[in-house]
Amino acid sequence: MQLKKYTDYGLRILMYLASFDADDKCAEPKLATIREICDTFDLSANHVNKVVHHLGRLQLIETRRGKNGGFLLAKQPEDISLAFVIRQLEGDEKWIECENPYCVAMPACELKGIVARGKELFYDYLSQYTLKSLMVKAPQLRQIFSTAS
Amino acid sequence: MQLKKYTDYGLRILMYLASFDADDKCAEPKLATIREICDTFDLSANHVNKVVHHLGRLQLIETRRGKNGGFLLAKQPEDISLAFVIRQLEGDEKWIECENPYCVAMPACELKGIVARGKELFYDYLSQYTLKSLMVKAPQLRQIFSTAS
DNA sequence: TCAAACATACATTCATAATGCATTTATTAT
DNA sequence: ATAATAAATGCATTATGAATGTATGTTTGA
Repeated sequence: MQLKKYTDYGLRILMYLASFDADDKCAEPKLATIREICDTFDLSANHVNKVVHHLGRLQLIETRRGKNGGFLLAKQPEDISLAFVIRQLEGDEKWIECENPYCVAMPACELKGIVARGKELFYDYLSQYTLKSLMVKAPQLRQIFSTAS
Repeated sequence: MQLKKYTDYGLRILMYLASFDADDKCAEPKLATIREICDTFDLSANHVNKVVHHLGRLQLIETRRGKNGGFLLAKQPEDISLAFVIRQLEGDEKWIECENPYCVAMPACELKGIVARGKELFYDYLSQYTLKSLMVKAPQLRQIFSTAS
């Protein structure tokens, strides 16, 4: 019972982008690259590659191919819900499985509903927060990210 | 992000025991055996073996070795919290991991706290329910269990 | 047209949950 | 006492899926 690293990496990437976004609203926004993310967080390029692609498909970031390409947030940090990000990256599966292997108790089982509602509570709670909520220490984050690599 | 089958099996076992417990308060309580559980739910004896042992160590069930041995609930169903059972069987690990691989953002990261609180909310919710909450359809469960295998 | 950057597909490794197997220990009926 | 039964324990194996690695394609700007 733990979030996948995949999801974790996705959140790190978004935090990275948001920290620069908070920097300067007027200037042409900085593009990040996969290489840059990997250097900063010391992660595998391939895995980051996939997560970035996924974030792009989710329209959370805008990706640009080619020379001087890269990616940036596609929306304002306050419009990116943590619940959405985690649900999508994590995959929205049931937290308890009655079918595999099949449980004979299923027709009379109260458990699956209870766990399902608990899961929804978790996501409801997360939906109070956005990427902006993670930016309360943006200057410190920027400092960390610029020093790292 | 899913409960382990191990945890699931543990809950099934407890439900099985509780369904009989609800049956007849006065009679010497029926003992279940691992074999019986395996037959009923069509599970591997070895895995069930381990879960039963674990439930015993947690003092949720009382196990008896030897001929005519088996196990039964060690407390009333209303005193067995689903939050406790799941937390224990699942292992009480963090839902997000900052150390592996280490995340440079950690000193300025709001995320870990948010996820941790969400996790606690999940368990707080579960702590409203006990094994007794799973017995609202006890007669039907008994019927299922007696027919199965 | 070259180089940089993401896109995509497939293969491989790794972690760990899920099983399997064998043996030991405790208990009780005979 | 002894045999049978049931949990306890330890170790080995398999299965699953996440996490990586490798390779190549595609787009784009200089």
